[in-house]
Amino acid sequence: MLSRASKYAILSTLYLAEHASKEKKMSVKSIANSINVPSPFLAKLFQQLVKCNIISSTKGPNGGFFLTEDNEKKTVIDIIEEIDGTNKIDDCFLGLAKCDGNNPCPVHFIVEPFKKKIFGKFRDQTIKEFANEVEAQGSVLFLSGLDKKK
Amino acid sequence: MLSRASKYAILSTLYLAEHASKEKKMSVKSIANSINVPSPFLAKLFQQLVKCNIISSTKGPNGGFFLTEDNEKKTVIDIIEEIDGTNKIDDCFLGLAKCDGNNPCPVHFIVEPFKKKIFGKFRDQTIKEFANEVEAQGSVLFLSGLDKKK
DNA sequence: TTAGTAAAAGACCTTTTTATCTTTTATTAT
DNA sequence: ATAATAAAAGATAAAAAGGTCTTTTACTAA
Ligand code: FES
Ligand code: FES
Repeated sequence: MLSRASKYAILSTLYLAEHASKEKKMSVKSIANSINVPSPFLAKLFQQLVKCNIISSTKGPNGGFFLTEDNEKKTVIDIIEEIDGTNKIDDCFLGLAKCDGNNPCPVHFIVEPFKKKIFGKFRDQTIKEFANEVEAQGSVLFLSGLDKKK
Repeated sequence: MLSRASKYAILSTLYLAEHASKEKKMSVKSIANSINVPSPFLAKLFQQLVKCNIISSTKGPNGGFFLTEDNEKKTVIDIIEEIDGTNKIDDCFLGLAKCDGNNPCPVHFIVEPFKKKIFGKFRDQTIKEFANEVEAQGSVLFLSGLDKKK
């Protein structure tokens, strides 16, 4: 449903929203370590996110990544669409060309309400709002024990 | 969440359950055409499904694929686990090592009820029961090809 | 018994995804 | 200025997923 790349991007953008600021920029390495993601890969993803104005960066000493107020208004859907090129959340769970109640696959009526809910959340909440909620809930953002192989 | 391979396998096994029998075996080609899937690829998948006794086959004229009563008792989960090697339905939506209410990712409490529901269906219904339901509901079993309608 | 049929087996190929490495450019503190 | 720092850029590579092709084996009907 989501590529690893977009999962990395979502988690680390939320991480930035929670821990970085214009005054306290963060390096790829520190973020990559914090959420346990391969740092050269994350660096590539961040380049892309900077280019499309989802996150911001400055080079040099005390440089790093952070979010502007403008960045904070982006959504998780923006991240997914940028990184994956398309939003696969809306795809049919069993691979039909179109997820559609008029032409439902055998699990459509189980899948559809879930997709509506998660898509709604990803579209209607800004990164800032999302990050605030994450902080309040004490949700986990790091892939600490992620099995890279298995 | 599911690989294309397992989607193909699920749809075509349901198709077999609905349209084939010991008296009316079906060739890979006819099934591949019906659900619009690359036939050499489906052939490979079918080999695997035969080996682990999820579907059955005989060679030669009037040969082809079909389900025995034994086959009909298998579940969609059996197919997924055989083809994907693991059941990725249970994975965390955002990639955490473990989907777990004690260590929830930011969307865990939205995702979890859905996973419970779909996993339950795939585990507790036999292929036969599933296929009967599909038939009763008139659900669609074929892939992108049918988009030609419009 | 033989010709035709259809699956089994396995080698091979392509594309996409994931990941790493090296060089260059921008920034800043000294 | 310059040395240190950190991102940008881009080349490369490894792995996984998706897909094709050819040969062999088993079966059946004429
Ligand atoms: S048609 Fe398959 S999930 Fe909607
Ligand atoms: S922890 Fe992420 S979906 Fe359950």
